[in-house]
Amino acid sequence: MVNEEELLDGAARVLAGDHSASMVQIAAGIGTSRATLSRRYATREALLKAVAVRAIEVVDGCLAPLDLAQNADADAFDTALEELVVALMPAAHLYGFTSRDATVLADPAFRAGVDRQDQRALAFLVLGQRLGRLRADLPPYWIWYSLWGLLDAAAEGVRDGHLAPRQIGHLVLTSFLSGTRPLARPPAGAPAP
Amino acid sequence: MVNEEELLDGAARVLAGDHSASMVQIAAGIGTSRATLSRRYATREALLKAVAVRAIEVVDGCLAPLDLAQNADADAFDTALEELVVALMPAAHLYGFTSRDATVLADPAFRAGVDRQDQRALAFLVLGQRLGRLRADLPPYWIWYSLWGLLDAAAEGVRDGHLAPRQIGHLVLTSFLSGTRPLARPPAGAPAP
DNA sequence: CTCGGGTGAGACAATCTTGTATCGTTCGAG
DNA sequence: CTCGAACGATACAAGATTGTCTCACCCGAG
Repeated sequence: MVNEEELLDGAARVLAGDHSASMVQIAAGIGTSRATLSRRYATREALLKAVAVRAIEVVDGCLAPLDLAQNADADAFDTALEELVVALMPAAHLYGFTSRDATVLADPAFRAGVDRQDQRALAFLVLGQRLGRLRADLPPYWIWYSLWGLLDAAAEGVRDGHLAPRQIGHLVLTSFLSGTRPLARPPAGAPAP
Repeated sequence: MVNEEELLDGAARVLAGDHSASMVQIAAGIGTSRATLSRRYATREALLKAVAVRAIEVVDGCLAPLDLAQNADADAFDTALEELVVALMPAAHLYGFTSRDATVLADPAFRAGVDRQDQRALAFLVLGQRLGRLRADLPPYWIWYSLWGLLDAAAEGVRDGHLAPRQIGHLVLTSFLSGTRPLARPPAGAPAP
């Protein structure tokens, strides 16, 4: 028997590679049979929603440590942010599929869950802005979305074989925080220091 | 009669919202009938590949101005980079779907086109690294992927209604270049300047 | 050993999607 | 006006997918 988490993760993995994979393809990708899949989840739609629920749960688990009251100083915020990014990394492929499927998107419960998570994350990011650790001139929503964009890009880079799984944690974090512009930039036209 | 570009853009828009949309749904989303759609593209697969070809073409159009020999100085590079990002913005939703669909991904011609574009972009980014305008400690592939991740995140933010279309150009550019960390950052624990 | 739960394989009808064809209509060029 | 190209609507068969069912098998608990 396959563990439920493994099953859902496997389904998410297959679906991430092909959003319209059939039940047969999903079952084959997991290494089980369509009969078992149908016994566990009455409907393909039910399976997709179960994957969505798991995505919500996993991200909730990442967001839980963000106890705002205790992160009132800049150093603690930095640590929490770094841990958040690293924790979110494996959730990227789960969300990458979930947040793009029409079946899932149409589910009010899923939308509510995402909204709740967004608010939670936004509060954390706004705290970072107040602490001076995140740029205050950027909309918190954009900060949150851009982080997911980088996570997604990293997952895609790994899937395409252009990036090594070991390096993407550092890459996402450094790009998210510092961007791709070199830190020391002499004024244009000035002689080299 | 619907212009072919409009038709493909409309199809891409519908497919971006639902990767497994049927021909009926795509036709309805564009505002035409399934009969017309079938007349223009013999197969659903043919339609998807046409969308992919258009995505390639549009991005090629964005990459064309990157005449490397003429961008040998830092200022010209900066200008070209900014123009590239802005030009790529409307292509994000085209690619967002295309690069994730199994039907399209299986097409060798599409993969070859993407590879060619990647090499072209990578050469431009490496030039930026040599000119000192992009961080040399980041893999060029990651710089390229992260830019697409930000473009995709911006498109999603607009689609979700959390970002205004007018602001995403600036947001993507500033996040891409400078990240979300405030520029002036005193060493941790040091007294404020 | 015996038994029962979980499994894989396969059959089956119902439904959806696709590709093709036909009809009448619209609209613009000549 | 006339005509032809393109259109929307509709019907149809072929194929794929889904949900349900049955059957035989494995394997661990008792």
